[in-house]
Formats: sequence, C-alpha cells, structure tokens
Amino acid sequence: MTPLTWLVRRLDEAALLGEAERRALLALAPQERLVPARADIRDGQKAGGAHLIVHGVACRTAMLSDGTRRILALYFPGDLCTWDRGAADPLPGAIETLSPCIVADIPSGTIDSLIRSHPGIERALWWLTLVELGIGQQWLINAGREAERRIAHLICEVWARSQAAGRDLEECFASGVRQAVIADIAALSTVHVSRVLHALQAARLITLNRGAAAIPQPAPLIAFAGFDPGYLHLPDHAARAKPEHSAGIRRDPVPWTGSSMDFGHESRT
Amino acid sequence: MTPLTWLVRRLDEAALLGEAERRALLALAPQERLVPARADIRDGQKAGGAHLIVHGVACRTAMLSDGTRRILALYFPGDLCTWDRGAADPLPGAIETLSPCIVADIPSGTIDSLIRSHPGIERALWWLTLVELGIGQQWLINAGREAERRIAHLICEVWARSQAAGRDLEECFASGVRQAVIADIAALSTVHVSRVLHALQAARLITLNRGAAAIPQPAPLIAFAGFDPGYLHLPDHAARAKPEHSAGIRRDPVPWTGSSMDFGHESRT
DNA sequence: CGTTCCATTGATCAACGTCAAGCAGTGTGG
DNA sequence: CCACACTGCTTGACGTTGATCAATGGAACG
Repeated sequence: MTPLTWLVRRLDEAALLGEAERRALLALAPQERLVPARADIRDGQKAGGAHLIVHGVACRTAMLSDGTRRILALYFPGDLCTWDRGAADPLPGAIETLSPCIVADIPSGTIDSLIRSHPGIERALWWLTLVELGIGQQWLINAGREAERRIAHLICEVWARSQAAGRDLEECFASGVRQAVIADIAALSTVHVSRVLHALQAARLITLNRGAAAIPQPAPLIAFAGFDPGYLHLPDHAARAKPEHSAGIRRDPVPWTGSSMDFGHESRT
Repeated sequence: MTPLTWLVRRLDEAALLGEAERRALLALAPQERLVPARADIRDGQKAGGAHLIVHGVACRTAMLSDGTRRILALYFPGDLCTWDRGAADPLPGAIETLSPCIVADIPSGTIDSLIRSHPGIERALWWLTLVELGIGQQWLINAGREAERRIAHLICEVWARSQAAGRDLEECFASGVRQAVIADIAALSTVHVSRVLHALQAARLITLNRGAAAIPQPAPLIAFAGFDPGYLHLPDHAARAKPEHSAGIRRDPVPWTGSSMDFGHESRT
C-alpha cells in the first residue's frame, strides 16, 4: 500500500498500464508532507512536478477581483494535481487544501525519467488529464441546471469520489467541504446553499448533520441529480450505482413537493 | 501551408516541438472532407483517431433529457477535437459543426506511429488537452458571472480564437455562431442573449449587424469582460491585446450607463 | 408569395442574491 | 466555571436577474 495505490488502481481500470509500468509507479516513494487546511499546496515548493493527494481534499481555485472565489476542480486521495510540464503549464489558479492534507510531491525529473523508461505512463497521465477535462465538462453542464440539481449532483460526485478513495462522504463534508465550499463550486450564495440543502433534506434525498450532508439511500438522489458516474472513470470496486435509465426522454417535469424539483433523469448523448 | 499549419504554429508557440517533430507533423496529409452545418463530425467515421478543424467552427455538445442543448467547447481552425485514444476516450457528447466545416481526419494508427517515432509529439498533444482544460475552467469562471460579462467574455474569446485562425469575428458570428449558440454556451435563454447583446451595443462595447456581433474597438470590451487571452495560449502573431491591469484590486464597481455593468477588471490569482 | 429561420419586444413570474439579524458549537482566556 | 469572541449555519424580508410565454418582424429561400 504505497501512496500511489489508488492512482494505479484507477489507471488499471482504464487498462492503461502494463505490468512493468504498474511496478514502476508503485515503486515510487515520493516525499510526503502535511499541509494544513486552506493553504496552497504549491507554496514553498519549487516549480514543476506533480502533487499527489494522499489524504484530504484539495481544490483548484480562482480568485476574482471582486473578492469572490470560484472552485474549478476537486482533488481527492489518488488524484494528481498540477501538471507543470516544463514552462508550459497552461492552467492558472492556486491549488488549495480544503481539509488538512497529506501531499506527496513527485519532482519533475522523476516524472521525466519515468516516462522515458516507460512510455506508456505518459499516455496514462495524459488520460488523467482527459478525465479531469471530462469532469470539468460535467460541471459546465451542471452550471446550467437549477440549484437543487446542481448541488445534488455535486453531492453525488463527492460521494462517489470519496468512496473510491476509501473515504466516507460525511467525513468529507465534516472536514473541509463546508457549505461555503459548495457555494464556491456551484456559484451560489451560501444562503441559497443552505436553503437548497434543507430542501433536499425535506425531500428525503439527503440528511443533514450540523451542516454536513449524508445520503440515506443513494438511488433517489442519483435519479434526481441525473448522476451517471461514468464520467469519473473510477475503479470498478467503487460506488457504481447506475441510475435507472428511463425508456424515453422525459420532457414533462413531474411535480414534486410543491417545488420545481422533479425526478426526471438527464442523460448525455 | 498544410492543414496542420495553424496547429504547428500553436505548438511552436509553446516551444513544444523540435525541428524533426515539426517536419513530421507538417508532412501529414490527412484526408479532408466537407461536413455540412449542424452535423456530427464523427458520424460515419470509424471510431478512434483525431479530427482537425481546417475551416469553420465546431463544438462539443451535450444533450440534456429535457431537450436543452449545452455547448461545452468550441473548436476553431487549427484545433484538434476528440481524443479517442484506444478504448479509453473519457469524453462524452457529440462533436457538432456550427458552420459548414472542412475536417481533416487523422486515423488512430497515424497518431500512434507518429508518437512512436517522435515521442515529443505526445507531450505536445497532451499539452493541447491541458489548454482545452484551461479554457473549460475559464468557462466555469464565467458561468458564475452576470450575463453581460459572460457574453462579453465569450465574444472576446471567439474574437481572439478566430483571429488566431486567420479568420474574422463577424464572419464567424454570421456563419454559425448565432444567438442560440451563445445561449447554449452561456446557459441563457435566447431572449436574454438578445437583450444582453443590445445592452452591450448600447454601451458601445460591440456593434450588431443583423444579430452578428462586431467589435468597434477591442480595449473597452476586453476591460469590461476581464478578458486575458493568456489562457488560450495562442501564437504570438495573434490578437494579444492585454487588458490594462489596474494597480490594485478594484472592489467598488463603477456605475455605468444605468445598468449594473462596470469596467472592473477581474484577474485570476 | 408563402415558409422558415432568427432576432426582437413586452409582460409576467420564478430563482436566486443581498442585507441583516440571530443562533449553535467551539475554543480561549480569566 | 463563566464571559467572550469566532466561525459556520440558519432564517426572514426584499430586490434583481433572468426564464418563460406569446406575439411580431425581417431576411433568405424555394
């Protein structure tokens, strides 16, 4: 069980690793360090190299000039963040911890030599970028939906990803993913996040425990959010609850407890 | 001047190509074909391989079950779309043409052998994915801003990218990027898009010609939108108008023609 | 000369933000 | 043990943004 176990498991799932490459990755013993909550993972690090989240939750943030913070991506244990490949890192923003994190730093040189000796690893890392791109596109889709569904979908994603990392949703919400974080991801006000969470609880889709969400049964929430975990490309053993695909496309929203929510399932073409 | 000229120019900009790799790419003579507007680029193609936009504008779309369409990415001449690397393509959705397009198909095998003979090309293609990820994150940032700024920023992006492809903004809006497309990108109703465009015109930030936007002078629009073209990673010769960075962070919006718009510039950390 | 596709305009309403106050945990120092 | 501040959540009142519905108009095209 090295820090890279979860990462290798995900790459295995995609059938991207040969035996030699798997062993080369697992043989890595990167330097680990503890980063307190709300700190920049890259602070004080020399530029370049990747950072593997070993424990905790981190995110990529952009600070707007009016003081609002937007969260552009989440990173769970097993996720690699930052891809400073030489001078060409095209991504802006800081990598901030949401909860206290254990981070493993993989220097640029290590990656380079790894890729040189095992070219398949480059494709595997590239594939990770593609998965991150796909998650971002799902977030873009969510951005156009109502707040209830947006937050419900986010909770599903956090649930699936924390499960896949061997962690627990409530733990995740309790340590770091506060309501303000949900607000910065969903581009909503904290006030509205609070209201929506209570609406979801009233609909028996989630339960709240001092602000932290838990999922009593996954199925209704998944159906309501239209969550299909395929885009996360998590390993098989992880949560893989499939939403029931409705036979046809449902165009008429089903009235639901006096609000605009309905249980119509959205699928992507 | 091969179909890959624009692509190679962008990769050159990022100093990602050696001379041999540049020549290998330019030597490609992929099959080109004409795709009518509003068609799926991948229809009738065998799976795998990449598609290079040679002419026209395309996009990645997701169809939601309630019938709404969301546009998740735009592709201009010189952009590669779809990354079916074996069985592991993690991106959903269709690639649709917005205007009639000339598309060059690069088969999977060609890419494989290219990468095998010139390993640097894999890093270059990976970098393209990172740029696409960065653009998506900028769209996520935009999704949290008001409609005026969101659309203004989108116009700036389309302007910069069409210029970089040797094309022209008005031509781009006239042929394909109708208001309904803006609506599907910005997650707004077409009605509101129309209103916002007129508001921008009233503010002398754009001009409208039968629904198509043009930019009288770039500077005010760029400042209003908070557009910094760095995230597009376009070649040097392209539009590179830099917004005036205000000395400090401006927190007080400047009142502006009776609406909530202001010229405060947003920068990313 | 209809038809079709877009863009436009007005009226109405729901969703969500903002402001402001209050409240429950959780430390921290006296 | 009790103030005290502090952080995060909750609640209400109110205003704004943007969606929706419906009708109109203009250009392109057969």
